[in-house]
Amino acid sequence: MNLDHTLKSEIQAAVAALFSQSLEQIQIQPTNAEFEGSHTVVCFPITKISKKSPEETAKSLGEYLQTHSLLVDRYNVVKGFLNLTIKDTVWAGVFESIYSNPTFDQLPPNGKEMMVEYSSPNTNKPLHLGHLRNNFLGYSVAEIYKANGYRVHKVQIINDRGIHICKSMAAWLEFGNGETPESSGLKGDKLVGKYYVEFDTHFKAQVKELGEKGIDKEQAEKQAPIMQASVNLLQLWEANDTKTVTLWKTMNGWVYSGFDSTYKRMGVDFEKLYYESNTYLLGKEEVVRGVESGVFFKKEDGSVWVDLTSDGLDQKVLLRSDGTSVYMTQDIGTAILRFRDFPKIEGQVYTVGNEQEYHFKVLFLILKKLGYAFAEKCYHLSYGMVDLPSGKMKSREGTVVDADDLMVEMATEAEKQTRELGKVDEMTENEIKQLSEIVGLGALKFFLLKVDPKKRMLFDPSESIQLQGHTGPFIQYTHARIKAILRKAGAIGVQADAEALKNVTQLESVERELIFRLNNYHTKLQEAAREYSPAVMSNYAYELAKEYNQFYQSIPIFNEADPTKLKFRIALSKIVADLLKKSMSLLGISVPEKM
RNA sequence: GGUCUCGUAGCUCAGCUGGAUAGAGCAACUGCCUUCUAAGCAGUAGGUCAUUGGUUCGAAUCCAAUCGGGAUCACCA
Repeated sequence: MNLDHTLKSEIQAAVAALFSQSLEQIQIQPTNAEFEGSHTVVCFPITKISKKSPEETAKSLGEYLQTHSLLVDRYNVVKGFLNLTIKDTVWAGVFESIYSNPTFDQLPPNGKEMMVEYSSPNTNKPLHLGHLRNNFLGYSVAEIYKANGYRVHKVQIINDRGIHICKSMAAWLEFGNGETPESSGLKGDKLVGKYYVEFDTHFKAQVKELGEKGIDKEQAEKQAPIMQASVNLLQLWEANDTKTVTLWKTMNGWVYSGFDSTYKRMGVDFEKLYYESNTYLLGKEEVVRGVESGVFFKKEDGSVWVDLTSDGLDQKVLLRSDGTSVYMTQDIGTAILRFRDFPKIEGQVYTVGNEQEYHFKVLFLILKKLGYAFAEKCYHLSYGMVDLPSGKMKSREGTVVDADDLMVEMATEAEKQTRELGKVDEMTENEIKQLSEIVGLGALKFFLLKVDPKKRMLFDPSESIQLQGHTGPFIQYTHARIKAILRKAGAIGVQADAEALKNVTQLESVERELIFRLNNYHTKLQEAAREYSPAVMSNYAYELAKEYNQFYQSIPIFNEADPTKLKFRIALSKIVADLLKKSMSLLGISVPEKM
């Protein structure tokens, strides 16, 4: 039974019967905690057809429902608000149907497919805090869509070619002395990142030196020897020079193996990887076709442009005058390739920071102009930057928070707190390590996902490492706590069963609230998908855990003499644990059995 | 300058498809472990929802302007 739908149609029927006019829009909201009841009908809009004051309207409606409704037990009226109290037997019925549904935690398959792109780093430096937000977000949105019944393809585009890679290569050739991850003991991405920094240092010094010789800055930047070496490598790469391509493959390989271990620790995965080096040629062909069909135009110098001024945007370059491709070119190719590979997808989500909003606006417009209907199915999941208390993260100023380091720190802090709390007495060293990893990573993921993705957020290290309050570990703890209860119930032979639930006639208010919250799960799941917002699920999990803890503290479960009530409370605990686990898994967070 | 975006408690954030006295967490202060895990619970204190105007029976929520922060407008990615 769907409580909310049934209640709504009952109210509609009541309105029709009382005021001899039907009303489509009935505004129902959760009742404020200070009043009795769970559902509140806002009666102001109904006064238009009732021709009575809001109070009188509410009162007559409440009176009618009390006698005619199968759901409503009592009512009270505060100003124009009709607060309804649902019968406990109805709540018990709602819970029984949740309990008896083994797949309540997700919606049935809807036969639709969806693609989510996330991560998509450059291959010249290691992943940092910003990538963490990106990865956790993309992964979570994909999981949320899965739970909504979609088949989801997780992909990423790897920006494996271009001048940025060549900078690391040039620096390595000049200063590397053949250093490898094996010889240096450095993770592959860290090693390549080191040479990217190396490039920058020498580049700056060379520019300065040239500047002192009276060469202006723009010229100096072009003439700097290390920059010329990089440009030279890019040209060799494009000409398919064997030596250069081999080096490129080797250094990218180092980066990929470094990324792989970081992804593994983060707990994210991908179904298919796209490489820019494979898609940019398709993009170029497409641009050439666009020129032929008149969608784009060519300037005298040979560069190709699209004119978006009639759409309120600017002109945008698509091919340089030397014929090489730009960022936009490869994105056109990638999009086309993806819809070829997965023709059934109904949506393509790009998890990319909000500084690229303009880029995606342009990209989608171009695809539309090229006649691709799938342009309508593309969505830029634009998220805000992560700031540090010291301000913006800047790699050049060394204020970047490294992803690997941060994950280690979180686990270390979790371990420290676990030991301080004296939780380790019955655990092996190995179990302590595992738990610390789950808790530390849970804290980090929850911290990054509880904020509305669209908003810029502040990452305060001391706060992110908090394990109390509005945090992941709070929810993990609640789950572990319930598991302890279920273990005890099993040990003393108490078994929850659906049959017993049918005999429940009376509930405590905390129990009603818990059922209300459980009943709300599907709505939240849909909202999270519609808004592309893991924050919806993280807030849901938090509120559910908070409410369970209130229940836990106010009702000692095993003191209950009535076997029906005891079984009900065990069943309720079990379902809460299951949904906490599922909600957290949608955020990519695991929950421990003990902590 | 154009466009977009954000501004809610000391701090970090919910709430925004208009509804009741604006909610959490952290930090501060009080209580609660001989009873299921105190990473918990109960409580105190903390607000001109940036400002001004408009729409409305009703505005943190919608509209406009102003102030303040940020992003973006490259033959960079």
